[in-house]
Amino acid sequence: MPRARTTSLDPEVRLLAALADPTRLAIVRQLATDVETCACDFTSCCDVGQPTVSHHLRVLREAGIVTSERRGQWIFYRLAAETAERLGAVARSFVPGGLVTVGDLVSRRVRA
Amino acid sequence: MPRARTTSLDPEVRLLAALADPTRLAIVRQLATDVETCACDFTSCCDVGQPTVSHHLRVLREAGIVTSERRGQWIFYRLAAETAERLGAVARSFVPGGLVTVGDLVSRRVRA
DNA sequence: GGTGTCCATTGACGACCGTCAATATGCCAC
DNA sequence: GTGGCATATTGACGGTCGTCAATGGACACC
Repeated sequence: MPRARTTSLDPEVRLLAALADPTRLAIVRQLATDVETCACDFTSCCDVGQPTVSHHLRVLREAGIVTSERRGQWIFYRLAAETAERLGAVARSFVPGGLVTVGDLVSRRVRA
Repeated sequence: MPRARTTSLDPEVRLLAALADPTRLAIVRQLATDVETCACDFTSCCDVGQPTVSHHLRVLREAGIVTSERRGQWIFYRLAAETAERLGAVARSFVPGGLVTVGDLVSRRVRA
């Protein structure tokens, strides 16, 4: 029986797998910088064709990493608010004594 | 030109790709729980054969996620100390204002 | 040295994934 | 409605990855 990757039912694996691609990580980085980006602008930042961008945006959307909003002819993408927190939770689960509340990352941001 | 995944030179992509597999994440979770685990014990926890475990341990080792130490006949594995921090840094980079020091996760652990 | 145990490596197979060209769909302006 | 632009979908191709059976190598004990 040959493997199960993104086919995996584990939500953390799905999150990590969705991020573990150079093009998709570039998209996410772009969204972390500009908050909101039109789909048409990813083709230039990632150096891939339009169908490929569309494919990756779908993967990110289905993983709950980004959200999309149609505005007339264009579709704008944002990072989902919980994305950093979800990944941070995985990171914290790696440190045995890490009994930190899940809201820490965001609250820290506010305080910073 | 058909893609580049773990072949990617981006260290963050390599980190995420190494974690984005059910078997490897199970190994890491085991190490987060028991601190130190003999290689021979992963076959039971992950429900795969011994060569497969060995393969995944190599991937994790080359990604700097785990460290190994031979002790007589057995080889013991640990989570690398920086693993949680490295992943936490990726998480923080997703929140635009997240100007938090990289030591935060660990210091939080000590205080917790 | 011989034997048994633990672990790594090799080679092969099948599934999954990233990419693109071509096409379809949806929205707007005229 | 016709034309044009932005995005999604389809289908196909090639590469990568996870898995296993078989083998090899290292270590301990007799």
